Amino acid sequence: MNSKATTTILIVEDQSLVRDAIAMLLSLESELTIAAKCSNGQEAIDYLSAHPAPNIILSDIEMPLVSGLDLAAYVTKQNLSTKLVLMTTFSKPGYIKRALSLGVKGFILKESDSDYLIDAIHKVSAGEKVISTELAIMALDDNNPLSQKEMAALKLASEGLKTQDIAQSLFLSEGTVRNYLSEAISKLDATNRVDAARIAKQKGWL
Amino acid sequence: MNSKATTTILIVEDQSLVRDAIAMLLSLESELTIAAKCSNGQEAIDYLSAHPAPNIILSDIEMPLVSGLDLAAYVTKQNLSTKLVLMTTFSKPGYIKRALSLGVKGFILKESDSDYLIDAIHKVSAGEKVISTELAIMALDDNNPLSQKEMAALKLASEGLKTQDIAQSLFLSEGTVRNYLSEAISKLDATNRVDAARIAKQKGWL
DNA sequence: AATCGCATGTGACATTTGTCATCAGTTTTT
DNA sequence: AAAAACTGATGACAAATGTCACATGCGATT
Repeated sequence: MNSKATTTILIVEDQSLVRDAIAMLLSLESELTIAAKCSNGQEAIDYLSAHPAPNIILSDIEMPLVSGLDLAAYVTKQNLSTKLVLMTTFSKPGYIKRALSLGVKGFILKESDSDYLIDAIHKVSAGEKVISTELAIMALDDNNPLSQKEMAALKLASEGLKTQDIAQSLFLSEGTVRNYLSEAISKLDATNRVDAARIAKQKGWL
Repeated sequence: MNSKATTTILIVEDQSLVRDAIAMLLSLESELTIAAKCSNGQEAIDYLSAHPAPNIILSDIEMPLVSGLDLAAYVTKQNLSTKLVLMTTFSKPGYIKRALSLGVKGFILKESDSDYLIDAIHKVSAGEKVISTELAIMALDDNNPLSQKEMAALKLASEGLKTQDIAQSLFLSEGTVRNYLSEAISKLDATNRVDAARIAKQKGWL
């Protein structure tokens, strides 16, 4: 047994400048130890399958290949003891509900300052859940009115696919796709599919 | 005169977690001094108009209100002696040409590691220009084929505005706008305006 | 002055998109 | 079991979008 209790942390963030800087910041705390640094969710999963689980994983949400939410899904599925803290950007509160249902323990805004992060890690380590107040508030009036299909159609539409292609991707008829998009447009008070996609994305629903 | 030569740095970055972390990272270098930290370009401009110019400004490009490019424009316009180093993301090489024409001295990928950043700051401080190799290469085959008007129209289209609204914004006729968009779609090998906007954005042309 | 090139505009047309009423199965509720 | 709600599909129609050929005007070139 160690003479001193220390909390091990795995940092997952795709921008290495940011990753290194945050690691440096945390390593200055005497009771925190950086177990490893990964540049995306896949690397993190690879790491976790080959090493003992760290106490905490501090991960960005938006990453190529495997996102922070995907990573959260993996951790709960594997039943790891690791506590997950996700970092996100102010403009995307929509992630939070999905994250909470995946058992994420902390939700930090990249807009919050470094003291807050360190404090949050301590609290999560002690068993608390931490969610930035602004995020909690935004998440509350964040009633995503879109159905699964509507979101799927909207997402594809935002990538420039035309109705016919969307229909093929979703195994639906062209008319049905237009119905879904029309519904989405109306629900979001948008003027067309592009506008609707923009609104939904900004809320983090896509 | 100081007994020791030190380089003063102004850090401009909208995500305070990242801002704090980078500041911490740089402050560990004995010959670097953090003059101040700002959360967007406007704050930086306010700071510059009230304080002596720092040796170097290290700024993110994508920020609300006043971007890193806007800040670069301000610095050259005011003829400040400050050297500007911009940070950007891998996926957006299109910024680099605009930045270079604004006299920016350094261009760093957030994907590069912290040693590279520190090295780059030293070099810029010594009078060199520094550009991440990957960015330089990408910038070379980055021939934006779009005209000003085409970009403007595309940008508005990507925000969900309909042809008529775009025409009003640009003081053009509806038909002309459709011509521009049609041209842009064809130039970018896109299937429609959404697709074209997506391609252009990803290259950093919007 | 004649010519060229460019930016802008027009009109015509086919295609795509958005809206709506309605319908047929299926599942859920009562 | 009857009613209601849900999902996916149709067809019809208006509006928006994409394409193209051609006109106009204006500054630069010769």
